[in-house]
Amino acid sequence: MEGLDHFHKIPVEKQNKIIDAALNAFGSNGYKKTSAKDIAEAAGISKAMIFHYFGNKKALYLYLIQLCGETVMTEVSEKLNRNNTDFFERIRMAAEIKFDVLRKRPGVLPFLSSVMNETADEVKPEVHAIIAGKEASAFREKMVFEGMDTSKFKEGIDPKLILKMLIWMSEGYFNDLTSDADPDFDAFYTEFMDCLNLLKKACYQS
Amino acid sequence: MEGLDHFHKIPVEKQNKIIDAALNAFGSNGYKKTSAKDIAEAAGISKAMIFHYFGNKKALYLYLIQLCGETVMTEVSEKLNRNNTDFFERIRMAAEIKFDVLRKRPGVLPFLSSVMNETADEVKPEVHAIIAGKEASAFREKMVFEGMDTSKFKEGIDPKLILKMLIWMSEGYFNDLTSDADPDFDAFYTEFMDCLNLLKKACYQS
DNA sequence: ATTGCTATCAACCGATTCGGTCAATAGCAG
DNA sequence: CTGCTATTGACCGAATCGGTTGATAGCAAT
Repeated sequence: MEGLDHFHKIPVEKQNKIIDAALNAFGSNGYKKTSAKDIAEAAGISKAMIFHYFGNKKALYLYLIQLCGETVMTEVSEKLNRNNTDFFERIRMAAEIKFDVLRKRPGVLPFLSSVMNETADEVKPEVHAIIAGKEASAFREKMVFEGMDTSKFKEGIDPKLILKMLIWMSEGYFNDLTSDADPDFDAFYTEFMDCLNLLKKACYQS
Repeated sequence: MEGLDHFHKIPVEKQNKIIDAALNAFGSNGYKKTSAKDIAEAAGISKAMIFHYFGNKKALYLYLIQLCGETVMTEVSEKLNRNNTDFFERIRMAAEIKFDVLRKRPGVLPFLSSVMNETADEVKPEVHAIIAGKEASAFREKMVFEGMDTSKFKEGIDPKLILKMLIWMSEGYFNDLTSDADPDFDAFYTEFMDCLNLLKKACYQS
């Protein structure tokens, strides 16, 4: 019997605790500086179980990448409606996707961003292969912002600048969310949407 | 002769390279996960020099905290004009301070933020003592946003929300700056100021 | 009660890395 | 050449690394 079979047979709650612990650890310290002990302690299990479930450190790391990829992909394909070309509606959809991923698995996005910068020789080839494979879909992510309808903007207001503002804003709002120990997702969400509406009112022709 | 004397006698360029290397290393991996080897390699010197200059790892860490504290404090006392109560002018000043600190020493702000979350037993008491000591000035930092004149806002626009937006924005813009390997400070700065002006135009009564 | 099975972990393994030291060297001023 | 200082590679014992394993604890079926 293989390790991952064992893993998937334990209670889902416990699975999630282990996955979250691993995502947080790898996400904040990178591959090399994250030890199996770190993860085990954060997950409340013994170090031996990590190897029992996943075989070795590298296998766990690659499993997490695959899992996160699926998580994000699923959310995007469920929630993204490309038919709606309205500027602020597209932004709202993108934010909602990010928000839902965060709610499901707070560790996913920091982890994925750390994967992108990973330099450890032991996983570099695999990681770069995966990234290259997803390059097409990363390109599609940019497509979220293409073909947007910017005709409703007031004169003298540059939609590109507004877009940049919103990207910065969402990064910051996302930072606050992840750095908070026990974030109130709903409060953050409402606040962000308020900002979006305010900006829309300020930018669109009345 | 003490270590720090040696350190301050080497060329300033070299000093800066070592300090930047140390700030980056500690800032991204925390106290425990940062090794003297990491810093030495990033600074292009031998590990032994680290101990020759600073004595031990903890002394280096505390020296960096003090240095960063001074850097920020100097900048704030030079650039912050509390007499100007205009909302956007205060924001602009705060951004300019942050921007100048970043230009001088890109590693300072990530380092300080990592210091705030430091949990390593070896430095926790000292760090918490320093933080407690600076609490008064952290309070003053919040004062930047107090006593602001919000009378010029259009009706129906909440200044508090705008403030939150701007804080998020500056966090995101700052993220982009620090994650970029060789950031174009001036371009970022101009862009951010454009955003600020745009928002001002949208929020103030015409 | 006993058996067999499985999930779990403390203890352990050799290898590596840790913080820190030191003797040796290289470079330079006199 | 001579001394002096800056710098380092090699080294230290201790800690930690990724990974293994023998023992144990709990439990289901007989």
